[in-house]
Amino acid sequence: MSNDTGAVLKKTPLFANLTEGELRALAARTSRKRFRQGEHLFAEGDSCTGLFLVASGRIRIFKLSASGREQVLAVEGPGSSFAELPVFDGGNYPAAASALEDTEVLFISRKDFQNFCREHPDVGLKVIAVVGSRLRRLVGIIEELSFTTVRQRLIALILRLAQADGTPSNEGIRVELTKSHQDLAAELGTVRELVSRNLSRLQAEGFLDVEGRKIVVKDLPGLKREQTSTE
Amino acid sequence: MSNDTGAVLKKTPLFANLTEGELRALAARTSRKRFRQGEHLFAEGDSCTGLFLVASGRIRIFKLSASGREQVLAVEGPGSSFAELPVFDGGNYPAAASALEDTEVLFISRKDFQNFCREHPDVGLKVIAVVGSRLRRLVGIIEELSFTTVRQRLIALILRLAQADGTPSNEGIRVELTKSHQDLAAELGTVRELVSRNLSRLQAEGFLDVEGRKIVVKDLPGLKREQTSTE
DNA sequence: CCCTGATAGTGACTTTGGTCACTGCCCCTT
DNA sequence: AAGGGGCAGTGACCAAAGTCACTATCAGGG
Repeated sequence: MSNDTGAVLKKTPLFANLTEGELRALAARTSRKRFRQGEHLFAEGDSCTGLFLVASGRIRIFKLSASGREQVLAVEGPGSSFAELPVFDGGNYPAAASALEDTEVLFISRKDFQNFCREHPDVGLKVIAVVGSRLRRLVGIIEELSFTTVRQRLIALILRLAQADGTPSNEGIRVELTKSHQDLAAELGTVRELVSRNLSRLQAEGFLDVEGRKIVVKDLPGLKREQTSTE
Repeated sequence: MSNDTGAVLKKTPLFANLTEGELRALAARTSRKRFRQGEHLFAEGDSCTGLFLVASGRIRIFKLSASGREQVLAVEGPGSSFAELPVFDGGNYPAAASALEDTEVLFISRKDFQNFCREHPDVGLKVIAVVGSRLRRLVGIIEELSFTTVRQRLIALILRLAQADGTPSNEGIRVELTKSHQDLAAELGTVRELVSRNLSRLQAEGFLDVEGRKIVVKDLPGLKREQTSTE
């Protein structure tokens, strides 16, 4: 059990190069929590109680608008940490978090984490690195929202998926969507209907075959061309 | 001269609580550069050579799209630092920077700054704080782009200006736009024409009086209502 | 086996955003 | 005084985004 916790800690970039002893010390100050799919970890504006690490499953960090629309800022899988920032600057959470699947997380209270950082200065540097990559991703989101259409964002997402976990077949590259259209829409910064429509259209244009949540990319180079054309 | 440099350093949050001696040491490793209005400090993707501090003037950090549109990420005035991140993670600049006015900046090379951070660990913590507030601002931009219309963003901007440096008059609150419509459009993530049109429309609706770059907010509460309605 | 709730597809429509082309204005330079 | 460059306003379009309402499908539970 505690072993398991140690393994998770070791896998997170933040604590990658600590000694066994240090990991054990940290593990002792760690608690575990489970969340069911769709369950809520915290809401935007909640005061920050500590740092989270994903042990298994996936967590969605998102903004919620007054009218109920969501905009995903990040999806964190096993080994990722999140909410590092409010832990440091003492502010509230700038966004909400919910479980995309049944998920297990580790939790370290603000105080414990801050103390740990004081004792291990290089962890502080790691925090900067992690926050830095997060910042780059946010800039990427801004770029997409500001410069591209829903269609282009959807294509970009499919291409990313195809790259990451697509399996080649005789028809093309098979990709599995692991979320509902609703969830995809939240990632793309749009609404369900547009995801549905754009998928249909891409199919009609011959780039894809869509069958439920399975997609076969039939014309990868064509898609790549579409992504950048007439921007 | 060097005195002046010290004063600027003292004013930047990053180095706020250093001793006189430390400031002098840092000032010695600092160089000054001047940029004319519209001049270019660096482009997106340039490799990062060091940290910038604004001494006077204003710097615009922005993304540039393939089609030539710009999206402003931040405007930094005197006392602000920027490009902290690539200095740390060694990556390239994620965005471009240009001078909004004639501007003087201080420059510290990557190596010098990293060494300085190693000698002064609390500067590292400051970096986290600065990067943190930057991250919060980026999240705010994403929220605006994803959830609001150009009209609402424009209203929000005017309200911010009115708050920050509006002067009351008998007609209403006087606000001065310090930039062209083009620049405003880049901040709002849209194009010149929409800024122009929306300003006219707000005037026609009686919320504002526009006269060149001077705006008189006639109906502040009304504007505030408009900002949130029918989101 | 039926009911229910979540998910997806789609037509019709409205609003918003963006493009293009052109005009007018002001200021600076020559 | 004339010309030119940058900036602003606007009409006419067109395309993209979003809304609403409805239907279909499917999985699981009672």
